Parts: sequence; C-alpha cells; structure tokens
Amino acid sequence: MSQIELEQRKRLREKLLKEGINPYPHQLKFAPIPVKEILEAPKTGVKVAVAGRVVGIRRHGKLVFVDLVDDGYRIQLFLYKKELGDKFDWFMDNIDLGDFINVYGELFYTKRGELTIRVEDYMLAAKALRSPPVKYGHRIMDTEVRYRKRYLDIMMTPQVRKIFETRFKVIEEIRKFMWSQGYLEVETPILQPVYGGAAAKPFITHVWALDEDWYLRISPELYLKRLIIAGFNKVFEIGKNFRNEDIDVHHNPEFTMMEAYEAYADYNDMMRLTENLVSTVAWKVLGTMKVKYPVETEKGETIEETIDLSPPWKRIRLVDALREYANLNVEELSDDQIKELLREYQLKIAGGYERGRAIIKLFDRLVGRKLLQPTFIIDFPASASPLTKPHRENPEYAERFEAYIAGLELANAYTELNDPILQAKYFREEEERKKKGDVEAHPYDWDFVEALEYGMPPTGGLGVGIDRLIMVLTGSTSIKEVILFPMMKREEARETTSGKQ
RNA sequence: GGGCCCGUAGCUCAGCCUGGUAGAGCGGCGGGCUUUUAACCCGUAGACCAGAACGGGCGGAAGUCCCGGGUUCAAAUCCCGGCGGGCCCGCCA
Repeated sequence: MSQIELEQRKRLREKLLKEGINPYPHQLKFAPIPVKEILEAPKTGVKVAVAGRVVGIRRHGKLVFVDLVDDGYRIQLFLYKKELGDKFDWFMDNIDLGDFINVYGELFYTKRGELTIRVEDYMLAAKALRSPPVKYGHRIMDTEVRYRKRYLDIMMTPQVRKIFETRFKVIEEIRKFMWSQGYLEVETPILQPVYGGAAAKPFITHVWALDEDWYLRISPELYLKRLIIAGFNKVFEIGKNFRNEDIDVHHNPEFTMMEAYEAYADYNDMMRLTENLVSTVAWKVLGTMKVKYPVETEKGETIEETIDLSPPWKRIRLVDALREYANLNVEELSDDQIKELLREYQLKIAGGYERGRAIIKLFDRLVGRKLLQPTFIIDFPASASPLTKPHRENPEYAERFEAYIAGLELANAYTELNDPILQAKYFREEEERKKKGDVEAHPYDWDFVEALEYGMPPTGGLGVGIDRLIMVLTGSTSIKEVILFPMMKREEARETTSGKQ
C-alpha cells in the first residue's frame, strides 16, 4: 500500500474520532453468530448478525456487494441505498478493505444463487490502517513476505490457512491417539545443563540466577527415560527441540517432536506404534490413508506420488536397503573400499573415519530420498547409536530404526540401552569423538548414567518429526510451509505508525 | 562452505542483452452503473526530497529502480563488492 493510502486512513480514523465514532469499539452492537454455522445450514428469510473482515467491495451504483470473512469462512453482504439511506453513503465513505465490521440483516439468495445477507444495519468493529496486500483468495507471490508476515499469508490465502488447520488437527489427533493407547503426556525441561539424546549442535544460553551456561534441548530423550526409571510405564511429550544447524527445506532450528517411551517394549513395538499412529492420524484428519506428494523424477519432472500410509509398512535392514536401492553390498566391502566410496560421493565423517558411521552416510546419500512409500530402515551399525541397545542376534548392529516417507526421515526409534556400564562406555567413546572434532558427539551425562544404575526396565523409545509428518500429510515440500513463523534472518527496523522500532 | 536465480509504484511484473524522458495491469482516489463476485466503463494521482497540514499550482538544491563503489558526458541498464530472499549441492545419522 502506498504511503498516501496509509495517511488517508489515518486521517479517516481522526475524522471518526472527532465525530464521536470509536474506530476501535469494545463491543459489537449485534451479537454475531459464526459464518461457518450459516454456511453449514443455510436458511433464507431469517435475520442474522455476523462479524468479520471486509475483503471485497463491488459497487454497482446504488447497491454494493461486500465479501466478509469470519474465522476463515466467507459470506457475501448486500447493501442497497434505497433500503439503507444515509447508512449506505456512510459505509461507502468510511469502510475500507481490511476493516472489521458487524452487520445485521436477512439471508437471501441473489440472482446468481449465492447466499447473501441483505444488510439492514451495521457498525465498524475495527479500522484497518493498511489495506490487504492482495485480493482475497490470491497468493502472496513474495515468499519472504509470506514467511515474515505469515498473518497476511493466512489472512488472504485459504489454502495456506488450510495447511495450518491441518497441522494443528494432526497434533490434536496425535495426542488423542497416544492418550487412547495409555500414554501419559508429560513435560520435561527445555533448558538443560547437559544436552543429549541426539547428535547435534546446541543453542547455548546463560542462566543468570545460577551464573551458568545452559543449553536449549536438542531432544527430551534422557529426561523421558528418567521418567521410565521413575516408574511411569508409558510417557510421551510433544514439544520444540532446538538444533543449532542449517536452515533448509527439511530443517528449521526449532522444530516440533513427539517422543514416546514405553517400558517392556522394544523397537518392534515402536514400529507398530509408529505405523498405527501415522495411519490413524491421517485417517482422522484427512479421511484417507493415501496421500499425494510431489516428487521430482530423475528427468527433473515433478509428479504426484500416491503414498499409502496403511500398515504394515515395509521393514528392511539398513545394509539390505543399500543392496536393494544402491546395489552396494557393504558387508562384503573392506574399510579401504568404503573409504573410496566416501571419496567418490564427497562424504566426510566428523571426528574421523568409523565404519558404522560411514555406512550410515552412504545410506543417507544413496538411499534415503528414494524411500517414497513408508519404510522402516532397521538395524543400524551399533557404533553410531550410543543410546541404543545392541541387536539381540548380532551386537555389531543396534536395535534401531528410522521411518522414511516421501524420502523424508520421519521417525527414529530404539530398543533403549539400559545397561549403565555399556552406556558409560558409549559416552566415553562419544567424548573421544568430540575431542577429535565431531562437534555433534554426545556429551557425557554422568547424571543420566547414575539414573540408569538404579535400573531401567527394558524400554522402547520413539521420536517423530511432527513438522515433516505434516509436510507429508499436506503435500508440502518445504518445512517453512508447515511452520507458522519459520526462522528468518533478522530484519532492519522499519517505519510503522508508531515510528521507527 | 560451493553454485544458480531474483530484488523497479502498495501488489504482480515490463524495461536491463543493445547506457540517454521509468512504464503497464491490479490496488488507491474521483465519476458512472439496481444482482455482482479477480465485476465493468471513464478519468486521475502515485517511484526520492520538499516548502506546517489539506486542495490546487509552482519549483529543484536535486532524485537511494535493495545498498556501496567503479566505468562513462550520461547507469535501473555495464563492472566490482555487499545485503536480503529462493532453489540446488555439501554438512546436518
């Protein structure tokens, strides 16, 4: 909007105040009902009151059509000078696009068959000084504006609003599902003295009361396990984790995870939990277990892939997946041959070469993105899974899986390591890697080891990336499309009505 | 960390290659129109500063075509360096 238009509206606000009309009244004159209710059960000949934002004004001489949006639902208003008299002129002179108004009138169908309110009276409910940036129903083209001023993106574009409605319904249904399975929803610290539960760089903050540097959690894992030790058999937590790493289409520094832990369960139970959770949530929110997701083919074309979320999902060992999808039989390769492959694909291992980590790297590079249909990749090399119990049949592997859908890593789960001596050994090895330059190695958490020494039952644990799950369920290819306010570089201060900020 | 693309009126974009008056549509403002729905038709202001404000007229000290330099008689346009955004690659299990 031009500066001139902003000034015009500021003057209009002043004019209204002088006339004794509050542009920001405390109460509505006509008790409104939701537009949604009117649209769901349309009746004609009845009087209704509604409130909402003016998003369209179409004038035809002595009559005018107005589009009003209330809580995401649009209804048309009809104002006729012959019926409204001076109030018609007042509306045209004082109501602008973007304003909130409260109207009262009778429902009828126009010649074109649209349910419309024939306005008999109205009031200004809140003045907008800036007009909407685009016509209602259109997309804001500038992605920077969309992300920085998400309120405009949602205000003007119903499809965008729909994505976020879906997002929060998904989270609601996850809760309902977990509750129905007997899990207790808990909260654990976001500010932690020792971070852990994942391999990632943390955000550091300072606690003035203690004069100590603390961390924003990279995962709630070690606290949730403490609750299993405490004697809660089934717990889960939904919340933000913070990882001080790159921002791209699959990563935002703060993101939402659901983690669940269950005593006397193992990673097989967690697979069943995962596929039941995801398919049930899809069914409840979308009414289907089949979703479409845009996928780029090798030719560079984008096609809609239909993804079937119904259980059971495919289960395949990581080394078998490398054989099946990348034609690599890593179990028969020497370390030198694997190092050669790392060179070929320009992959580096932080903290120095280590066979297990190298195999996982090759998997991520060559296989992960090919896994479009839901797939559990099971049995990771033990060396790169320091919180996981070794495989019951072959201790070179860990009882760990990752779930992939649409090429996205969606979940990560273990049969949890509950041997404190082994856990301490793994922590020491992680400390060694940290010294060798692996900035993401786990720090030694002696307090957690002590907790394990009191005895933790056999436990299955699961982490689900909620943002990525919502990407799959909404067909979004960027995590920024499913996070309300994604992290962006700080903006320069700008002029607003209250001056420089 | 590497590469590619974009940044011009409130919005969407043209102009840039080939340097020489900065344009269109939408939106705004004014007018017309009794059933429209991205309404339509006619007119008009609007890109930086600015004379208190507003309306009308006049004017240039000049004028941020993201910012700062450079080349040139002359830069939105060419060159260099930034900033912001998007995408790809690497890293992030």
